[in-house]
Amino acid sequence: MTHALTDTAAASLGDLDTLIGYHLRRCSGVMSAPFARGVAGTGLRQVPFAILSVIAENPGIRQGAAGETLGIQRANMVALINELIEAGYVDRRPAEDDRRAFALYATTEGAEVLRRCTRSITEQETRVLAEFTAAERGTLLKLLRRIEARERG
Amino acid sequence: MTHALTDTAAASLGDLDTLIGYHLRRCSGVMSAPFARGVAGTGLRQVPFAILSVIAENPGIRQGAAGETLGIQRANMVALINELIEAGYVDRRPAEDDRRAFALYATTEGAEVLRRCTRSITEQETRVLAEFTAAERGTLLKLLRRIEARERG
DNA sequence: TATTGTTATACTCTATAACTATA
DNA sequence: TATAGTTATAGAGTATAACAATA
Repeated sequence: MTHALTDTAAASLGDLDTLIGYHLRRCSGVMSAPFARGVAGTGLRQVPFAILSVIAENPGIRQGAAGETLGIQRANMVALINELIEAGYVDRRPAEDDRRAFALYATTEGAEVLRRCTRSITEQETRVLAEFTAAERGTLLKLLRRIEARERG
Repeated sequence: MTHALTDTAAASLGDLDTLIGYHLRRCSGVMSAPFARGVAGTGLRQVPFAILSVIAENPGIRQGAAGETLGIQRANMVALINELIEAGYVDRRPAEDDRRAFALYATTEGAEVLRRCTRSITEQETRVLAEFTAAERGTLLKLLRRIEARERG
């Protein structure tokens, strides 16, 4: 046991520590734990959960529009939507004004699961970020939303 | 063309918009574009780049310690380190005091590529975040580092 | 011609279990 | 017995190209 100095201490990141993209990716990984605890037992994952939320909030939304809102490519939406339908969380009906398109709706069960999960995830996030004030969480959210608005950069 | 209302406007996110984990994941995706432009031509990707940075900053660091610093599992480090070695960016030497372990070093080329990429990525990030003041970027970095410190939550 | 959804496919990152050789 | 590195494998998310049906 001769490695006392570097035993538990994390090594230096170097200039990596100044890169916002690195920290965003890392933090995203950290926050996947409270998410997982929040949706435990539902079979939901991060992206399907996000899709369900958008569908519940925008009844009748087209598959492509839901994907655009979340930055998900059309090709990847297909399996994700099928999965939500098979789980009984989403309903798909032919769009009335465009026979190419589908209109999506959250089922009663989907809406209920979504509500429960959203509350639970929020609790878990608040627990992980217990040292953050509400104002700090608000500041963070605002900054992140501004980055998303820069999507085309 | 009857979908004038929802033509380019993003649909509402619902309560998803209040979840920090969602925004972190999304922002991470947004910032992968400036990263990709910054490392273009080097063959580096996000995780190998981060590993190279830690190795360059901590000459002789063990494979496991580098992984711990970045939250990368031992099992996943193997191929990543091999890749960096094959690219000529990293050197691996047997550790002197532990014949199980390897000591890692950035090569001259690795250090140069790292320096160039870091500068270039920083430029690209600054461009994407042009509407952010230096103070705002600093605030964001501080908040993100605090989340990382909560890794076990 | 352009758009909606689709299929096929590949890549990146992450996760777990079981193994080896050293400690 | 514990640790450093390894192998194998699977899951989750993202990316591109090409196609059918409809606009």
